[in-house]
Amino acid sequence: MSSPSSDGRTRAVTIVDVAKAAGVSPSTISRVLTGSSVPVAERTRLAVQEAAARLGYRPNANARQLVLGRSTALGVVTQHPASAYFGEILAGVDDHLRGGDYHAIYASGNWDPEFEDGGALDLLLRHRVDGLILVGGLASTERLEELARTTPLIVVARQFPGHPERELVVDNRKGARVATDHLLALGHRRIAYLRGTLGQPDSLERELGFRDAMAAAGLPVDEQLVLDASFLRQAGLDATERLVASGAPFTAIFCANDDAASGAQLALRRHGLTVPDDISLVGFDDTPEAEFRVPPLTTVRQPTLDLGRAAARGLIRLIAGEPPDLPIFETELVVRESTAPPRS
Amino acid sequence: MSSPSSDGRTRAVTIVDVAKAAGVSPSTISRVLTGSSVPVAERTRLAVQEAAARLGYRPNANARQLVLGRSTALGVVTQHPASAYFGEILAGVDDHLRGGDYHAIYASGNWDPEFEDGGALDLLLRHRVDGLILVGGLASTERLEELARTTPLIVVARQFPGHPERELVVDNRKGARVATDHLLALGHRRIAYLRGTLGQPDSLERELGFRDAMAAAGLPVDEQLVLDASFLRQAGLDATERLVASGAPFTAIFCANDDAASGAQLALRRHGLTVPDDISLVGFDDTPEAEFRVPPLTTVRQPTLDLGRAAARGLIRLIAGEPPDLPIFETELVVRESTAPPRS
DNA sequence: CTGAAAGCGCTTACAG
DNA sequence: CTGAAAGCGCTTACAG
Repeated sequence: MSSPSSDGRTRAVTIVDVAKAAGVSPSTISRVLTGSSVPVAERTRLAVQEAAARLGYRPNANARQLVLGRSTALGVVTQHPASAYFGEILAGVDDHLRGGDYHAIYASGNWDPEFEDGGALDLLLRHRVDGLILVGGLASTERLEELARTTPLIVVARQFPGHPERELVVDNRKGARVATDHLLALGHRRIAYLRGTLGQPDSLERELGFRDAMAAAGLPVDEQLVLDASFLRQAGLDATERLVASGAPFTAIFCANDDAASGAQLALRRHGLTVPDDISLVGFDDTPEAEFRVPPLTTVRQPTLDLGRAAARGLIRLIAGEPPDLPIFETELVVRESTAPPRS
Repeated sequence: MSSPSSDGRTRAVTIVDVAKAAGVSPSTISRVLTGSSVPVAERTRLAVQEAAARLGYRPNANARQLVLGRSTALGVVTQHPASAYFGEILAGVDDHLRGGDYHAIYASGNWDPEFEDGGALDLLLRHRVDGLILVGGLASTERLEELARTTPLIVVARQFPGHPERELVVDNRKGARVATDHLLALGHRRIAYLRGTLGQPDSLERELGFRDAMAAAGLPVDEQLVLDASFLRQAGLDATERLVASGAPFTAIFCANDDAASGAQLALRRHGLTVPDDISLVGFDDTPEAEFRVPPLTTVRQPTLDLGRAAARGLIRLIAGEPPDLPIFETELVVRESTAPPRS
């Protein structure tokens, strides 16, 4: 497998090792193993394959990048890979790549522009990834332009002004509007809204959708019922505590994402309020958890797995010099058991 | 930043580009940028830094691996990165690495031995990672031995017979025993157990812990109350459906993990059974979700974030030729609101 | 203090 | 059909 070296460990098998074992030159080893179109005698080919297998030879990917000028690696920058949302997107990317020529390398930006640029992107670019998928993040449009000049680039869940063909977004505004319409149709009038992270585009769009629906129904938005909850469970809980403490009446809460909704539900329980009997609850995303909440959560489904798959597919097309041809994804309201007509 | 090439894209800036811009040799560029101990004149140093910054130079990590024989990359193999458990471990690894010399590359084995070996490990080894962390997985002990011969290796959440110093495990058996004891102390006698993935070591250990506690209490285990649930939400739901359908009486369910517990809770609800009034429920892992279940789930906490951190730290020590010095992690019973004395 | 040279592990025209 | 040679982008003894 490998030859002993001074510190007891072993160095990796190289093409020269295989060449010696098979009694041919490194050139020939390379031709056989890369499936070159240059013909190789059948018995030579067999001898090479046997030697490579016996020694457990694995071509050094770094050396290949150098000579080929391509790494077959795609860089993916997410913000918080441990969250269900980003995790699903990564799973989608992986799924599309499975069995193909490319593989993904991940790096996390943690919603921190410093870290995203200096940490995640820098790492990926040093590795000379063949293309880049940015999921969310706070890089400026100028930075994106600059990146796109060197590296094929697709952005997911964020805008890339001037490059609609490289954007993979869902219509958050419409999704939020449909969700709010659902509550309205049930008869709710005093609907609270828990915002996502301030300044984050998805967050903004969803709030606009909520306001669209209220306006279309001729209802004023009571600003007392609009609170910040940063897309986090704990923040959803805290915001709901404030909401209840404020004494302002409400019969439903629409949350900017499912995580915040789970926090909201727990806060309601702390005050003896049950979903949906006392208060209706709607989330956004349809994380794997939503379906298994008790009661199952009514929410707006984002096709996260498909977003990941489509991003990978589009990026590979872009690398090949083709138009990325990104599909448009619709959100879908999934009505489950956390919504009902208001009590009174 | 980079020079134009035929296809409109641009090739990356090399050390030669910087050398020309600064009017010195590549050797000098390298010395300045790597912080070599060889002295460099102050004004030369400044000129180099200025040129490198102006051109946006990023050393090619692949070329460096080749010449240095080290990649500063650690390979991490998980099974299902989108799950909360693996996601948290990755977050822990990332957290420890932040700001240091190493970075992580992930690949997923998907609980599939073929894929784990041919896909994930092969990829990582081709990239010549400096070390390997395997989280879970189904690689044989012989395979691990073979890997460890070439590459520093730490395993998390699985055994490595003969190499206890490279194993990072929590005491699943004891954790499960303590959880069962908790139910016993509340007065439960007919306790159902939902197993994890068959053949998986954590799963086995937890079942043993359950049986230990029952035996110590002098209680027989009713095999009708032991069902398979593969660590998945849906499987937990299905198993609980079967349990209820069987008609066998029970007052509590202990689940091999939190995901299965959330499925179990939903199945109970479908039959009009409430947690904890009708049935007590205990999980395992303490995923971020557990605390925000309604009611909050009593569970056995595994310090997943710390596992990830410790694995990264241990691997770096191992690479440096030091003993990995892995800490021992204890599980901890977190009593929340899903458990109560049995009804009758 | 600085540059020319060699070499890391590969691939691929170029000869034969 | 096969091998020797050059080169990808770096780093580091070796000279000066």
